[in-house]
Amino acid sequence: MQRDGSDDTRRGRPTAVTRADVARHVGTSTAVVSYVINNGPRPVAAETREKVLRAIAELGYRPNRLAQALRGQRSHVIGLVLPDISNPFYAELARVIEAVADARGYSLILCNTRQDSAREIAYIRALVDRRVDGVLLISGSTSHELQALAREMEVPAVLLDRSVNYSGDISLVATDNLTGGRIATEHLIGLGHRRVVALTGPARLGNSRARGYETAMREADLAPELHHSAEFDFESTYALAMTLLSEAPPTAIFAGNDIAALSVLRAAADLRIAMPGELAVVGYDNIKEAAFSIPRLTTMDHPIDTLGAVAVEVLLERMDAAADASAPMRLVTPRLVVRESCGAAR
Amino acid sequence: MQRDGSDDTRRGRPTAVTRADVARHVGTSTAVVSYVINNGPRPVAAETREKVLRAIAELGYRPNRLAQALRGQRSHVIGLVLPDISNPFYAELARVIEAVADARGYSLILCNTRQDSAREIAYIRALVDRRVDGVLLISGSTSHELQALAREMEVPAVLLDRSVNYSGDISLVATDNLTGGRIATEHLIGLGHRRVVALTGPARLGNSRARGYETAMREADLAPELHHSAEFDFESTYALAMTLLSEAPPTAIFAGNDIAALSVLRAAADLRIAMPGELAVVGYDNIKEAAFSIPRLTTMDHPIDTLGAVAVEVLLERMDAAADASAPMRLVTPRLVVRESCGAAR
DNA sequence: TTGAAAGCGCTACCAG
DNA sequence: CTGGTAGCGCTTTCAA
Repeated sequence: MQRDGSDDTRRGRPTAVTRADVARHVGTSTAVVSYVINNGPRPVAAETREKVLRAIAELGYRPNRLAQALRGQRSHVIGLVLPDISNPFYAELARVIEAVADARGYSLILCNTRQDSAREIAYIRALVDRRVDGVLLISGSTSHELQALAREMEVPAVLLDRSVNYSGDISLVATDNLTGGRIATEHLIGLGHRRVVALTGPARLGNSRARGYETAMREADLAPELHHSAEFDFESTYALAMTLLSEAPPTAIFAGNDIAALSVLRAAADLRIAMPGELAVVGYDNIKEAAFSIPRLTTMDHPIDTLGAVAVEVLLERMDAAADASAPMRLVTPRLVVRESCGAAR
Repeated sequence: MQRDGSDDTRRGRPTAVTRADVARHVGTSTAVVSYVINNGPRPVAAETREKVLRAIAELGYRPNRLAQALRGQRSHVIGLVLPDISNPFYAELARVIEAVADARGYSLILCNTRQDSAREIAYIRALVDRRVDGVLLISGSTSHELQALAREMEVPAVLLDRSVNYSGDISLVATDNLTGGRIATEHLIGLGHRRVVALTGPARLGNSRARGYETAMREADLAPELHHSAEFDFESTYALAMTLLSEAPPTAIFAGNDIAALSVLRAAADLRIAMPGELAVVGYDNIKEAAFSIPRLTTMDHPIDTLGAVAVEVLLERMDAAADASAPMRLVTPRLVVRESCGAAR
């Protein structure tokens, strides 16, 4: 009888063929099968290798990744922790990260924190318990909370897209939001606007974009005026835009992200404020929708592909490096995309 | 010395505390520790239990989920396979699925197939090799290709949002797209439109929405007119909308999804076609953006929350059921959301 | 070049 | 009620 010691009547799953079956089939040891599969760590006679490969194909053997992970040092899984997968910017980022990870043979565990820093910690614990090889973290937390996170982080990690002032041993990959905020604001100022207000996200978040805005305003001897929405979603930003535009409409708005900018477009339409005639807006992120809105949005573009790819690369690097290696940090510069929402550039 | 037999100098990860450490600390066996953690399968004296719990807290012990999964029957991971996470509809679905799964103690492995059915199969293999407990599949494949998929599928699975005519043992949870397509079209016809064309996705996809459209048209003695875009994204649908609207503009368009509908809005604006005056559009999916576009989109709403939650529930049910249990199937009915893109309802 | 065997951390059975 | 222990499928060392 071929069916060996499966006295255990596991019903449900079809009884999987294991490495031992292959070994028996060939008449060799399980070790050799391992060597063949992993190309090492020891050489195998060409002939034996052939036989093993044939048996693998014949029996349809596929290694149990769980067992490999338990025994070996690598699970080939990385965790992706982000604030809100339904935000197109994060979704886009997730898309490229998943693609790069897949190309490198890694699976991705998706953790959607819903902007809750307690959940961030819980997720990171769970990921560590699952022995992920690394964590990609797009945090919604303050710098302070990040310290607590770093403490839970017992695996290599890369902090993505949040240029907080953090000096732990978590690597950082981000676009330079400070410069981005400044570029956007300078564009508006350069167009002749004097009263340009910033419509940004929850105050609790450290916000480099807003600081870039403030810098630009001060340098032009203009008074910064920051408005915070409760959340960074359509509902909140639309509500804020409505009150702002109906009470004391500025001539220009710097929106902290494109969702907010799109909300401003909507609010302006509701209030019969002509755009870009009476109101100029620049957004941030250059999500897909920004190129198809009415009017099309002028916005700051992150090279999302680069950002995601670099993040994965840096993470893989760190996973291979010694634990005490220094945490690299990469900033990539955003780029202004001029479309219609500010009127024609002069 | 507290630090026991870690002669193995694993650098990198901090040496994890295991169940054996806890047992030794308490002066009991590892089995008892297991019984405490899992509340079974055998009872433990209240006093012993206390001691164990204290030791666990003291040592900061946390079970290795990998080992649990290898040994036990459950990995508490489910795979989510979908065509495009950067499509807001899928992203939204992913959001609720992740939330429900998390609440039930399951992690989610994200697999983004980029509309490639070969990749679908590869992903499913990888998921099986990782011993996921189940798979949630939002397929971009034809019914035919699904047969091949089903063959790879050695774990419980639920097919989501694709009401293909498939009678395997994969459960199905979907909105009734046939009815949805009909409702949308009837709305347009009811508004007095005679030439209403459908702008839908790639022809390769079986498309119940389009069939619903055709049904409604025929019932009203109108000639159906289907246009397929190369892909179901902004670029493709916008290109199609531009040619359609500049060559032989109909008075009404049924768009196969909201991305396409948004593209139509954009194309109409570019062509100076007044909306909803000269052109009515109804979309499908009711993505967030649909409520904030200009004009706001009339569209078919799936109850995404329900859909996602039901899908997870059904999957969990199937995971607990015997392997030969029948595959349940649930259809939920979509709902027309009337906004501005068709003009005022009469 | 290969076989045998230890052991990753855990669960659950056999015996007390 | 609990200790001892086999074994999940795999990798890698020790010894031939």
